[in-house]
Amino acid sequence: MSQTDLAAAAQHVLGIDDLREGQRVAMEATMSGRDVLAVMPTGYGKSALYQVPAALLPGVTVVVSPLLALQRDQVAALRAAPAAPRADALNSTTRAKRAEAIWQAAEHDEHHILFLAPEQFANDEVMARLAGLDVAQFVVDEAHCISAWGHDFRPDYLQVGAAVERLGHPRVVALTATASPPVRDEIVERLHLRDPLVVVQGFDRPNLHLAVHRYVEDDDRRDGVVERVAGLAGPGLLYVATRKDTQWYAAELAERGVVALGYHGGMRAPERREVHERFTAGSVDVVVATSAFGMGIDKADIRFVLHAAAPDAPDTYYQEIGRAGRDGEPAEAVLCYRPEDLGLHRFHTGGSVDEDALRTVFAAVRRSEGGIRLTDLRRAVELPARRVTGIVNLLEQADAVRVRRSRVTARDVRPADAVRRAVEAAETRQRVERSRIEMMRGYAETTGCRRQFLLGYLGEELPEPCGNCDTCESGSAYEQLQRRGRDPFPVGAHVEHAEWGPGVVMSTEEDRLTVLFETEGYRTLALEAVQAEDLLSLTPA
DNA sequence: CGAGTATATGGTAGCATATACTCGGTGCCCTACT
Repeated sequence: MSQTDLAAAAQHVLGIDDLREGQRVAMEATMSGRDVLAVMPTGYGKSALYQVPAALLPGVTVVVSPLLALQRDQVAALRAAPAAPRADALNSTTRAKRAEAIWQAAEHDEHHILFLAPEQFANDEVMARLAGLDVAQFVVDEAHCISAWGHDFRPDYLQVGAAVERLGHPRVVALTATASPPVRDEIVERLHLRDPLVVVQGFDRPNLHLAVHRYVEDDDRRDGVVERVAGLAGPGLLYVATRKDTQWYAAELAERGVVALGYHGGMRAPERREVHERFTAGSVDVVVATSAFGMGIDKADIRFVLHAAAPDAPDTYYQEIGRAGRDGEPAEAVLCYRPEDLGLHRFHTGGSVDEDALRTVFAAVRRSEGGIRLTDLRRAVELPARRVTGIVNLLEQADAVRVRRSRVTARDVRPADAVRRAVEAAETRQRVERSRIEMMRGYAETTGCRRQFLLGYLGEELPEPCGNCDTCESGSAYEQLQRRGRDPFPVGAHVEHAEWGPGVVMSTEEDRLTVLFETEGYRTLALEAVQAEDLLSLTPA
């Protein structure tokens, strides 16, 4: 497929006048049958990556998308496009008659786009219908959810790769706006991508001004947050840690004449929709929200994103502040931080694994001849469906079971070993999650350039301090740079630690460096100790 | 892990301090009720 053909198709199908380089490269790979992982900022035009090929490749485009509201928006956008294929979303709210009509259309249309939540793949009937379709491409939107949600919150995300296999591995397109290198690796692994083309567009958003304010007492922080928000020009977002705080801050702001509305996952759908709509329409100054607010927000003129507490990881933080200043005009990203904020996230990473449940599930899989369907397994062990999926995920990571063609089969492993290895897998995961929390502390407490820290975390090196963050303005970013001198272990270097094994240097400061270890996650080491005790050695990439 | 609330203790009056307990974030799906 030539460049001009693709450009012409983009114009015809979606009315896009100019294809960007990253879009073109990714689409060409898709057209030639290659798997693609695209990491591109919101607003770059990620959706076109699958929508143009969907109109060119005969067959069905299956799109996995995390939120039903998001799916509805995308279907509406496609229906409004000049010549896009028919698009439908299929989920638990779809009535049987309508679902049948959609399946029929997907079977007979020359081109069709079908949106599904990952949970749909756990439904045998849906899988059977999908297997009967001619699937041209398999798209995973918001692909970072695999890593962020797959392990606990929505375990069906980790079974999407099995669905890809079940459908004969059509070309896969994975899309996300934010993914650090280890998250990219995890997406590639979990979706079973084969020699994918990985397209990463620059993350830097130079118009975002970055700042952190540190507090000792909670009351002072609360006062500080309210003062700052009241003093900033909206529209803006205030992210808080708990549902209760959405109400508290919204009330405090209202007292100061700020039109502020709370938003969290426990609110009723119509209320949530109303907040969303009023914010988009511009009749609200500030939305005070938990992490529930965000995906699918398409508002270019958000002037600030202020956090009243540190989120659980730099990944989350970058995603959330990235909603500000999409119009390219100056915008503020402010973090009001207390070290105690991180305790909540440590709690959320959970305690010990239920070994009894692991044993029960593994025993049930072992008893079955030639494997057992996930549906039947859920029925057999009398545990909540989601727990069973989570446990199967762990056993799969422990190489104790395998999932093929919707069936779970036991490998030749002693039950005690299966349980032990699954517990180890869970503990490794927990260590990595906790190390991400520590990286959030690293961002909040660094005296170096904040943007260099964040971009470095996301795998993009910024050679000079940015000049548009608080540490650059105070001069500490430059002081640190001068004192540091030549790095014995530069950012990006592959290293080996005596105890923790192989890793990659993520960031360096004057007296310490942070390394991402494969099994330990992020660890910060004192440079003095590293050199005195010869803890690290450089290894070839 | 940490904040907030409820109950217990200590020493003889209400009140300060100690200890115990609870709760905290993201969304699918499906079932049982109105």
